Amino acid sequence: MFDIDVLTTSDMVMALDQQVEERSFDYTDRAVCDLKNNKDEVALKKTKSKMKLKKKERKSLYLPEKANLRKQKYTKAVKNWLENVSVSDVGITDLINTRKSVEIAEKPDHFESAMEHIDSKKHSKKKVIQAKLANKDGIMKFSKPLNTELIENINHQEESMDSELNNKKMKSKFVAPIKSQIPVKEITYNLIDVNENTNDITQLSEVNNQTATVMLYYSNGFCQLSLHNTDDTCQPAGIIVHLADKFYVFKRKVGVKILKDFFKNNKLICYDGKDIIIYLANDGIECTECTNCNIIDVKIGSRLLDPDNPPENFSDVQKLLSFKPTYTVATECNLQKAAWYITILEESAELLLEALTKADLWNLFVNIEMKLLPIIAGMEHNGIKVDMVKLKSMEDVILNKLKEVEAECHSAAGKSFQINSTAQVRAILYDELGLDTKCHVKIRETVSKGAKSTSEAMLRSLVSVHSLPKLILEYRRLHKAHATFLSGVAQHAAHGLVRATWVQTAAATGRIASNNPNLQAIPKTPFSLSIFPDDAKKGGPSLSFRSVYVSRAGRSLLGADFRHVECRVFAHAAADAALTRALNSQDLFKVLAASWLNKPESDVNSEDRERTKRIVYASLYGAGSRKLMDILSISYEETLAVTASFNRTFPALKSFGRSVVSRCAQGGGKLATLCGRVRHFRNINSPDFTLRSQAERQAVNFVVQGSAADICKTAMVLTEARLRAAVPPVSARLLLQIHDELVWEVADEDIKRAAGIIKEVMEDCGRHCFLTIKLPVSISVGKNWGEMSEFEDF
DNA sequence: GATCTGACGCTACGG
DNA sequence: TCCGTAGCGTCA
Repeated sequence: MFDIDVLTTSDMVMALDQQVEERSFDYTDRAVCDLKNNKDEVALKKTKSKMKLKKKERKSLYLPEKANLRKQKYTKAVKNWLENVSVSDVGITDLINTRKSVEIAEKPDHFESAMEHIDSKKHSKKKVIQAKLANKDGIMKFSKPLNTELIENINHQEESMDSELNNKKMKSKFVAPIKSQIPVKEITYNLIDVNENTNDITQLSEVNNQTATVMLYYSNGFCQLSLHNTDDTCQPAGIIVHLADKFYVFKRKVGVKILKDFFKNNKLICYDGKDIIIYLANDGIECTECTNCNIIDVKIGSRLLDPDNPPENFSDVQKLLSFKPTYTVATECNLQKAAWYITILEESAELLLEALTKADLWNLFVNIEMKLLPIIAGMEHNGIKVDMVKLKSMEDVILNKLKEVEAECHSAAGKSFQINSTAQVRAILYDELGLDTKCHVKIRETVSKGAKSTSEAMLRSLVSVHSLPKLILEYRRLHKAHATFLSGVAQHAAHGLVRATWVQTAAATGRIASNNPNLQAIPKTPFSLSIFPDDAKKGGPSLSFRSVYVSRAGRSLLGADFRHVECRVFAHAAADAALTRALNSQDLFKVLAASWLNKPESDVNSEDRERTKRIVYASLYGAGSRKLMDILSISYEETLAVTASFNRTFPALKSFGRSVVSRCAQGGGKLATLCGRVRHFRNINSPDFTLRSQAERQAVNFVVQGSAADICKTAMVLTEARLRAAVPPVSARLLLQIHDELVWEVADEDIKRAAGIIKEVMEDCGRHCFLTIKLPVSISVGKNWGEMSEFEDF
């Protein structure tokens, strides 16, 4: 049985959102995006699409044809629906007018083009709709009209309360029948518009120890649950708090203090808590004030359940929890719709709590992830200061050099070609010059196409035969540096500040990731303008990309670094006595590098050390000899010798791997880290050797990397708590997390105390994660991130 | 014919 | 046939 319900366009979007999109169809509001063409937006869009790609990639691993089918089905459904709608009597012109006003309001610059766009299409009303609704990608192009006021609120008190709003006329409806699978209920939620004067507010500030739900709503009429990739086009317009049977609507900047108290004293359910905290932070509430809040974030919680297929939006969450709303509402008012969303959020939150408890994730969720939430929000809100002048000057240097190298490349090749194109490089190196045959080197093939690879390791092996490979490598390095670390970062800087997005549950292993820009991938070692020391004197000009990031006036950056965390976790988990002993030396990798390269420890430079590090970890996680050869760039025999010596020195490592795998296989593919983070390896018992051994390596890696991530997260939580509790107060703000390194910005006069607290807490935090091995931490201080010096003055 | 998109390849980071 | 992130560029 299907109900026929009567909906407006906006509701149609909403309804489709729930009913069609629920089946994983993905549409975006691109009408607004399409009108934009400034650089930032384009960049944003680009990354957005990449993120989407990622998601699709993941999905397509499991049901590619199914998703495709759904898409087709959807497109067909929309087309059929359009065939049956009589267009003559519906208010399409009104619709268009509404749309127009939106565009005018949002994009005055594009007014002309918007008008044109609409006029040209006015001739055929039906075609407009068809073109817009069922364009070739099946992407919905309408955005919801601006409608956030409480106008159409059927609530009578409201109307009498706000006479001004009452004067506004109800907009004509675009009425269309739609088949609904969910029964529609006639419900009107009790929305209360909170103004500073009403006594609702005093009522609210006295509430204690209750469970409430909070959600942001946006200027374009969406709320956090119905928002699909539109966050770059709109601003949060306010916040809705649901308590008992009432929905309190706080417009922007209204009742900030009340909200603060309310947040502190009650348990809060929300979908994306980070956004809410940042929203409040913009209105003047310090993120740190939220650290004691009792928050249940459904988004993060749901990602813990199955980190390998994280739900991307709320409908994914519903699917994961196998939750289906029992009814929907037919309403014009976005706030009413938002209220309905809040109710379903509450229901799914209950299911989520059950699921988390059942999966033994509750402690992890509450004690680590939820405590971390405000800290992450704080990092995102604070941002880090960038020295734009320095950045520009570095850019100039790199660009000059880049031009030089490009010219040299072209002359070496004898013709002009695109150096960034692997296909062209391949053609020139292997087909035209035939360097691989000259050199008798076997060139590895690329993973999916099986073409000859032009990766760094391959080019390095050709260096002796021709000058071109060297130049190409140099060009790539310079280009990458410029595109990613200079102009790439500059794109995201506003008012000399970079605010990266931190994603708490990005990695399946529990690590935090950063994007736009990715501050975790800024090179650590200074960038020398030439790779090969022979063609430039050593110690030639070099740039440190990290030195672009500076502290604000009167403050310094304070970095705290766990020393080889993963190694230590590994030693703990494998209970390898030899490794544990080796870790007691000052710097493990340096010692190993010295012994493998046969030179005194003092001669080991940072590059050697980094490479040794890679080798150690690679062999820990089961790298093959070929891969090791790539990293080391030494001969096969030497590689074998290294592996052999490694295995001889640390015998417990191999058996540890085996024990993890068997534990995983017995547990049905489930594994847990020290703090109980769970990941599911479906291929652990697969008959396919490739798949199985991959899963085995992942399993070993997860136990260690995931535990290390847990430790770092715990460290963040504990240090922040201690810093806040310090008397007299320490002025310190966390800015960056680079997996094992935390960077604060500390007032100059507080550095000594902050350093003391941080070192103490971090070295102690292994205890909280059931780690028996000790965790040394090194502290460094400096005015910019590139030039930090060891701090020992405790 | 310009523009967009997904797949690929490569390179940074971290361990 | 180390793991796991992000980001840039080319090409069909």
